Amino acid sequence: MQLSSRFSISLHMLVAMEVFKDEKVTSSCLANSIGVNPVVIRRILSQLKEAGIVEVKRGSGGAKIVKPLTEVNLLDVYRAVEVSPNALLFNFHDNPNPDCPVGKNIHSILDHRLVEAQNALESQLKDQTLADVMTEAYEKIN
Amino acid sequence: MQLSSRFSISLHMLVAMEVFKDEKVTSSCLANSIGVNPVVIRRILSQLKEAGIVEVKRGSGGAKIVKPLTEVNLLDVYRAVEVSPNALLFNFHDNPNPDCPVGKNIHSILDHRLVEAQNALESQLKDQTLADVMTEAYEKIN
DNA sequence: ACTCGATGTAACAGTTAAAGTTACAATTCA
DNA sequence: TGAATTGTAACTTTAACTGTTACATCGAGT
Repeated sequence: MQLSSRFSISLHMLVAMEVFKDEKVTSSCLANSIGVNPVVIRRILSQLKEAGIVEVKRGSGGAKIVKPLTEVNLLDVYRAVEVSPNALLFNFHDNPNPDCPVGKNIHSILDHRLVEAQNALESQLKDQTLADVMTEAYEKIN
Repeated sequence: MQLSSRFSISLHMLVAMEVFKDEKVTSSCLANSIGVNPVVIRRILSQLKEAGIVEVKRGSGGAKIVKPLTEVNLLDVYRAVEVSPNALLFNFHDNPNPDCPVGKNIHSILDHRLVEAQNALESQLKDQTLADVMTEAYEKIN
């Protein structure tokens, strides 16, 4: 099972917002670059806004990044749109049998292991900032 | 978005198979400990069997682990039931616009970053073996 | 004040994958 | 042979993502 495409879409959005920061970046223009419906873009913009990463102007339109690129890492984006803080990456079966010695203890045996794996993923995301991504983006684009 | 519960179910199954290895461990008895339908168990057993981790006896019934516990790590299990080798954890949007400078380059900018994050998760899983899990399981159960 | 272009969101449909369930042929062994 | 079990197909249910339409609301310029 795969995670959603919201994370890659978000990063694409942020790169485009930065590359085209001197123009008005609307949800339609992002949708055009990304190849999805503008409403999908607006929904994700709303999550990134919630996280304090972007600002969207109503009426006249346009979205832009409002935090310094060095201060936004990929974990911030991931948490805004994919797995929120305190949420678990791995689903755990709901009804282990408390009358079975294994069922009774399975959470205490596994929970921390699943969390550690999740932490490994998240730490790696935390080490990459939007500034890093933009540096590479400008190299590739030019 | 969360991954499926197949991973936690698989680990629960393997712990139970080991704890009850002197008895006949059928899909119904696993289903009873885990709290899911026996067919769900058989489907997962079939994936673990495919991966060479377990053997299931037809007719008379019963499943058991066939590899040394020190030689099965959590990544083996994860790959058997959740994200197969070569598959990507993060979904990537299908149609970035090749006529947009960002859309044209987004894969080369992001792909390796997503893979690195996935690798971090998988490396961490690789460091834990079933033997480790069983050591803790016996501690907790007794 | 009006209008135009854009956002925010609700509502619903389509799609996909997981998980539940039933059913039954095939298998093993007493 | 018969009972228990596996393997698997088929279908249903559920949940989440994604696509789409629609429309109220907003902001800025005329």
